[in-house]
Amino acid sequence: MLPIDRVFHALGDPTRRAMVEYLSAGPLPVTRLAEPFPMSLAAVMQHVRILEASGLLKTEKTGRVRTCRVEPAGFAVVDEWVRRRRANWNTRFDRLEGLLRE
Amino acid sequence: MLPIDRVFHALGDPTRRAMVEYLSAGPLPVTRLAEPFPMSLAAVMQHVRILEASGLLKTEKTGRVRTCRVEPAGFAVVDEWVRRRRANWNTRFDRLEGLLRE
DNA sequence: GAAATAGTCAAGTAAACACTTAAGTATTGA
DNA sequence: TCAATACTTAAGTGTTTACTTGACTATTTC
Repeated sequence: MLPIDRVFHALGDPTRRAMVEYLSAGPLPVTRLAEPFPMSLAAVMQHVRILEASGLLKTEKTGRVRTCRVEPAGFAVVDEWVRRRRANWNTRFDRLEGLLRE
Repeated sequence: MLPIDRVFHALGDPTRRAMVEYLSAGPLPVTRLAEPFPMSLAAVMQHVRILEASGLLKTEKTGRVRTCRVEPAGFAVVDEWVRRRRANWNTRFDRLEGLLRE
């Protein structure tokens, strides 16, 4: 699975997006991050792992506490993809292109 | 399902993202759009419907041909979400915030 | 050192998802 | 008008996903 696939897949789930939103306000331990979510800690951890694997989050364990923080670089992937699409449809003359494609 | 959920869910699938990429170069009929994908037309149509429901695409049927085109407004949703996250983590002093949150 | 805390691991489950095939409709071209 | 084209609809299928529960480990705290 490509990195970009992992990022978009990770953000495709509303729970994970909400987690990113919570963490955008600052780092939190898993247990604190889990508080607003009506699910088990184990489930939250599974989401955290997916977000981490995608590069949107980084986690670090000190003692028994694992702290999660947002990784800005992960978002650049999304940003750049959108930017590229826009570059495409802005840089051409719709009418002409449409005709040429037939 | 919220509009933003629909957009991110739609982009969470690699096939659908690829379709958006193809259509970024200009509008195409469903059959033409389907060409590069190793799956049935029916499957492609299902993806098109999901993309359309999310607001990333618009389609128009003239005669027996349904033409698909990218809808720039759909991407603004993604863009703005990323922008908001960034606004959060840029507008604060990480150290201080981290301490205050305990 | 015993009990509470914070996370980890593994196995299971129900629902959602990405397809398929097959039959059907509307439009176009010869 | 007949056949080909371009979808459309519906029903079915295997896989992935988002969870659960329960048992376990490591770290603090009292």
